[in-house]
Amino acid sequence: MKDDSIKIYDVANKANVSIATVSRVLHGSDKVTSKTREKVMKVIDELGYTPNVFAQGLGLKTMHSIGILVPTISDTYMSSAVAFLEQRLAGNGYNCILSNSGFELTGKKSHVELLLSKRVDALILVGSTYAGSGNSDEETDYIREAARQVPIFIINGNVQGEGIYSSVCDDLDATFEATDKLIKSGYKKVVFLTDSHSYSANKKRAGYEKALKENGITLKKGMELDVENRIHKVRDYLLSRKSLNADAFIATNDDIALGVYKYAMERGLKVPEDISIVGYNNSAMSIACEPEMTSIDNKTEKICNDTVDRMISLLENPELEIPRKITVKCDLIERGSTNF
Amino acid sequence: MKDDSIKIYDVANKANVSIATVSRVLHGSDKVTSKTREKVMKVIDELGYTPNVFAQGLGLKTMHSIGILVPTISDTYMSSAVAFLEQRLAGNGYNCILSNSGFELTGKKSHVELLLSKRVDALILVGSTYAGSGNSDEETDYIREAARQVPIFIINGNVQGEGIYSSVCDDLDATFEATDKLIKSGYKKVVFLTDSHSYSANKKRAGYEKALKENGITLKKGMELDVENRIHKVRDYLLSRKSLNADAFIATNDDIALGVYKYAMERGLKVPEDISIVGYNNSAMSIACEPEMTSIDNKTEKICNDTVDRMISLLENPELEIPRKITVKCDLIERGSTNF
DNA sequence: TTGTATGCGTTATCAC
DNA sequence: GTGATAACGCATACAA
Repeated sequence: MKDDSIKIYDVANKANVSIATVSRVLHGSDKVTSKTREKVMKVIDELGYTPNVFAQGLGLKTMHSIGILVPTISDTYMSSAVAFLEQRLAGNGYNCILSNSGFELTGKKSHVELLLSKRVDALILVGSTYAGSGNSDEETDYIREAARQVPIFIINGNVQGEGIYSSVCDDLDATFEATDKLIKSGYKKVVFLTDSHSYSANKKRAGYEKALKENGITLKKGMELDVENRIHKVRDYLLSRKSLNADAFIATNDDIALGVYKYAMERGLKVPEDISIVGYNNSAMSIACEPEMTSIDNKTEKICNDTVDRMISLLENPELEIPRKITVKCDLIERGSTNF
Repeated sequence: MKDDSIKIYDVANKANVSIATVSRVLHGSDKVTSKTREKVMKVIDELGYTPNVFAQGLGLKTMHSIGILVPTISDTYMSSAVAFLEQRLAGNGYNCILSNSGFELTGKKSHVELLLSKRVDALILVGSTYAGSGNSDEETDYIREAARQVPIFIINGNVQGEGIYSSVCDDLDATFEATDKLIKSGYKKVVFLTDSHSYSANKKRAGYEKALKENGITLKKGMELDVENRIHKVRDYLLSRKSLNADAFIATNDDIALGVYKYAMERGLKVPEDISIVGYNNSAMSIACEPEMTSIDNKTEKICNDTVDRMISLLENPELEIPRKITVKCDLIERGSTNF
């Protein structure tokens, strides 16, 4: 509001030094007498001086801010990821500019542009939606384009390209193991439910199909279902299908799994006696129902922390190499919705 | 990374105009011939010029960014609020710097400082935790202090002071009505559950007590319970209590309500036949269980939109007065967990 | 309508 | 070690 802001000149004057010295003290330069350092520090404290970040940015070409892009923050997975990211970034002196891009390509493009125009030091894209389906490069060209300006880190997605760093979990293995476990436990028809054809959804599907194959089961129509990512939509969709007769479900997120749960309740099917359900993400939603939802934990915290750590390393020590892609192992969290 | 960045000078040169003209075009000044405007625009497009926001900020003293502070973004209420805020802010050309302060006063103070040091145009504090308990001014002095630098908007909380704007819902009325409805429906012992003594929690408590009083019920020990905001903690706490014999519960958020639900399941109590439960926030969690949770909708979207609108108005037309406090009416969303 | 010159608050490169 | 001073890239008052 008011412009009573104190400048580096004011500090310099009051401390009887030049602004250069103040600047040095501010940045912990070693060529300053501890005596003058203290003197300056004292004045800074007295005046409550805070450097003007715009001017700093102009000189340093950075404001130590990281752009974080999510399709929508109002999603338990995204919001928990952002929580982890922000905390670790703050611990390293970086702040985050958050933006919701939606799931459409045009939105993603424009929001990436927007964040770049803010001169962020790096970009973090949260969610496999940014990796596209993996079928066509067109879907991810905008990321490669952007990566020419700043390094880009993708949480839970993989995109090839210079300056693009990925963090994923082994969705294929995890889904394979869960499906395999269901089959080996005697379930006759395990249905796979997903709401997208993103990089990570495709991995999960592959894991599911691999488990079928290895157990000598042929994939038939109606075993892989595309649904909308809304609890009630999933429920209603399942209710509307004639001959489902499945005894187990594996879903690509917990909300979809809850839709199955709702379907079971509506049909009077007992969980897990009549049908078993496996969710994904091990989100807060997975413990809301009763019995609670068995879910695959995709290690958001670890992925986020590793991502930030690599990023900081890259930004502060560009000469050090950092891995282009890291993969973490998922955990199957068994709860009441399955009877393995 | 590389510093091949194009400057306003480059545009000016190529377009054979001065940088002043380019700047005018950039800001849609009306004192530019449509002819030169087009010429400049064309060059800007060709060169892919983007103004340096740091230099802009230095001159304009703003980067059009708003600081958003939440205790933690990994909470369905906060994350949905931030989603609404970010969207509307983006629509007005503002971006948000997000920060998680935690619930401790020291964290709140330091994060407010931090956001102010980023020279944000305004600050939005999300959640009644920032309003303190309303008992002592000390808890909120740091807000008044900060408000001397930039306007501060509080979502779901009220703090008095110059430059501080509040948006709240009528928690007292809503809780009163829900409690009253339970009592009038014949419930003998309605228990109130909360995890905090924040401004909004206190309003809810007051509404509860008002309903008791108006129905001639005296508040006894064990009718107002303090719990931790974790589903399982709430469940275990209730299970551990000897003589609860309550037949209805009203909780200050949906997670706590779900804890009650879990307690009921564990005890073999039927919802809503044996006990009724009312949650708060009408969050995604409220439709996860079965029967689904009746919940008080505190109109997050409306509050957020109104807040941003007032903020934009204040920032762009400071001469226009905006209300210091707005109150919106909650909705009781009736679902299966109650039997009114 | 357009151009020129100065200021914005730091950082960094020189001299001293 | 410390101090002048030139960038940094843009906005704008003032001239033209």
